[in-house]
Amino acid sequence: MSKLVLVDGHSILNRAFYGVPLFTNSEGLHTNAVFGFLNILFKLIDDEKPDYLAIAFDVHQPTFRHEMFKDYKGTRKPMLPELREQVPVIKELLHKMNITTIELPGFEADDVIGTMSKIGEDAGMDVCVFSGDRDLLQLASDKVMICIPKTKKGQTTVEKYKTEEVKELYKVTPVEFIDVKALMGDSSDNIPGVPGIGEKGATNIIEQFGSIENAYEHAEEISNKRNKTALLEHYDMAQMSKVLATINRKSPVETKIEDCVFEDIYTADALDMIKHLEFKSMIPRFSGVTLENKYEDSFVKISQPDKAEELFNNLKSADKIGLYIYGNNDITGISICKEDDAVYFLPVFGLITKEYLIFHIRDIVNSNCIISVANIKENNDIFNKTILENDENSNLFDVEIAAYLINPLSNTYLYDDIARDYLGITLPSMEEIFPKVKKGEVSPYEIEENVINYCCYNALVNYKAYDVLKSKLIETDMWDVYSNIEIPLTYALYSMEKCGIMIKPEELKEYGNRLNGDIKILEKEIYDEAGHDFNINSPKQLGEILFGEMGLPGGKKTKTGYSTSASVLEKLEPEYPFVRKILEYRQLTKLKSTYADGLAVYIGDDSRIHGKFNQTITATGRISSTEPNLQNIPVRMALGREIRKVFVPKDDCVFLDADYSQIELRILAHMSDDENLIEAYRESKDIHAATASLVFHVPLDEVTKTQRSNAKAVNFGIVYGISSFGLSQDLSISKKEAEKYIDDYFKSYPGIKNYLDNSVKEAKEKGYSTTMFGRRRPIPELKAGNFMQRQFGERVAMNSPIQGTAADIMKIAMINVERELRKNNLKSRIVLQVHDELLVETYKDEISTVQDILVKNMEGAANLHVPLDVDVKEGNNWDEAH
DNA sequence: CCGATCACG
DNA sequence: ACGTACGTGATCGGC
Repeated sequence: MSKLVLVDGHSILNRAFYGVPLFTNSEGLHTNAVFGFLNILFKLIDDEKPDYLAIAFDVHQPTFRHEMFKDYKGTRKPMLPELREQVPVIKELLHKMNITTIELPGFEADDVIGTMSKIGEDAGMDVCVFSGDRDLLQLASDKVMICIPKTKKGQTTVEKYKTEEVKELYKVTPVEFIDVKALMGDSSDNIPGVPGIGEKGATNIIEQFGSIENAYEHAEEISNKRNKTALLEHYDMAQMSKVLATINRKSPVETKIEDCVFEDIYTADALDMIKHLEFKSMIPRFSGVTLENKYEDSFVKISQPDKAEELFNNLKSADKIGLYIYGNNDITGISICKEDDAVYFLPVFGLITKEYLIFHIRDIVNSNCIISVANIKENNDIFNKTILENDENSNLFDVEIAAYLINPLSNTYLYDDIARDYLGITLPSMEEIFPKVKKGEVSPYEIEENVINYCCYNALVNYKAYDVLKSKLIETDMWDVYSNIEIPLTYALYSMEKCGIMIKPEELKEYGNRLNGDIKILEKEIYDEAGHDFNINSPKQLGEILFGEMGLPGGKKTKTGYSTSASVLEKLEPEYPFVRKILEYRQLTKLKSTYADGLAVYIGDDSRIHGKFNQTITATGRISSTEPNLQNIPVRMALGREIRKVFVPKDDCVFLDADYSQIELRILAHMSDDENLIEAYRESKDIHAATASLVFHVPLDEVTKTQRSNAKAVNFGIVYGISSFGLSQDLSISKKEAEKYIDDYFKSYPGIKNYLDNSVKEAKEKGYSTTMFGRRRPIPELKAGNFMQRQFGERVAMNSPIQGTAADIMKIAMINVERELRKNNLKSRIVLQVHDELLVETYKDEISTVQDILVKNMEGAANLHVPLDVDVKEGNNWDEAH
């Protein structure tokens, strides 16, 4: 059966325009809507495979179904110039693609589509109608499907409606839907509707009577009194609205369905235009031969031992290869790229054993050949390198780390991302190579051709990206950060992950049980207070109970309802002591689910947790911790801190915990060169008290507790990129007072004010900020038109050099500690890093040596104008040592 | 799959 | 007039 697809051109273009961020080609022509339109069009073509395709456009924008109602009420918003200029562009492109467009003077695109769909339906065709809004739902039938594309997070999904789906959603048939719309009205379509009848009422009436006319005749039976009088009083209005709402299915369209044959759309003319528009990712589609196939043709599978032997022999003379190792924990195959058009896949099979492949990989690792891979840390079980063998001459290159340094804001650094961003080529993503399994089909991961392509793309990109990424690192002055910090660090992180940290599982379990008892008690007390059971963990339900049923005051916030955050509840606590129970309940359930239960899942057979330490996540250069997050284990509250007692050293060991004292403020002192702050640190003053003394103009020994803690909050605020509002929130004071604090702070430390202003200025000029060691963070927000975003960018510009430099210093310290431990053949190991803290599982006979190593390397990691102060403590669990 | 909440630095 | 402190990750409920 043949299929006819009809598209509402303006409505899709409109949707594309608002769904895709504004951008232009190099001539300054806006192209985002055209781009989005094409993406929807391609999805439509791939999914529906039309035999006939036509795209209908309104002749004028805005247009109205009936001239006489033109000025009925208001007018449509005029089209933005950025969108208007794209209308002729898409029409020209469609013309070049041999796609039929229809414009009918005096009629809307809706009418054209209504007419064409009727003709197609009557001819027994399957019809699909694509539109950005729901106006066309009345056309739905068992043969006509209305499709509404939605762009979410770059992915377009399509909602599809036939008769059944319309009934399900609106409780009326598509034809009845006209009457619903006529009753309720639609301001965007200038349909007045009946005043007093809304969506609910309209649906009820039509559900019961089937049409406006029938409802009018049986008006006495309308149960809702308001609706009844409204309909009787405004029946003329309802009838007029119905005329307006009805799509004309007999308009004088001259185009015949046969004129809309869908074929030969990827023409040479269209390709030229795509190039002119600079839609690089679409070029493959238009040039007929896809780039993918070009590469896939050069992927070679090697499964014969003699061929494998020959390949490895050949590699002895190579000076650079791209490598990809396939398999989760167990290697099941590898890909090697040694030239642009020579990519090999070697599955583990027969005589080509895992051991054989590992042997040869290590052989290359130990040669001078550069091996470009995507994640050294994840593959180091095979490379088997330690930090001692890795300096700036390392022959292992990590494209993921390189790409992260160049743009730390990206979410993923997968082969297709790198190919797109640095090689200018579009490759199929992992999801495209391994599409979601359909029921009863063989898993795409078991189809060897998919696996070969996936592995070879990885190896190919690793190979080709090496030169580009290395030049970029050198260009951006980040080669030092890359080779002296990140690459050695990756081995330190590998060592930490491999080592893991020991947990006492029984004690963790007991802790969980203890919490559970208390939770049950609190739960009951809360239900009693509320009068009934509900889900305390649901902010929605909790909000309704507190502010609705129980009538607690104020408390409005957030889009979805009442805010029930701790800061809101704490304000209520003095007057309503019962909310304390909610806060306690929250605390306990958090501890139970995230920590007691959450951590238990990760304990391995060796009684240790081997969490991941991620190197390519944060914008500032910090390390992140996942599966589980070991960097947010409770410490501030006594009950939470208990958890740290189950983190223990193994036999014959203790924990040494070393942390930097106020590293960020010291970095601020150094970078700003502020005399007062530097002097305070050089004289080992209590820095918060010293700040209080300066800001509040009191002698150092007369600073009160409150003054000191306020000054501490200001110090934090400065590091975060101070704002008077933020500070006022933190200290629960007025914005005015906060402003005064900040003002006085800057008067006390003029060097800091100067430095922060300069940080912002420099970041604005360059588009990024830089740490002491040259690490960069782009700040696109500084160029934003939106005031708030720009303000955010300014705070980021103040904070990231500080936070980033602290991260750099800690990384350097870790590298040097790790090196010295290994160089001296010590068995003690770093097990955790928590931003300014290192936890070392230390053998008892190595305690004093390790302590010295920690202090020396952490304090000596950077040479600042103020001393770096490190505090080391010893303990038999993490709590004791901290 | 997103937003709210809360744990850490 | 707006509506905000910087950087993370896990869990939960609800759409």
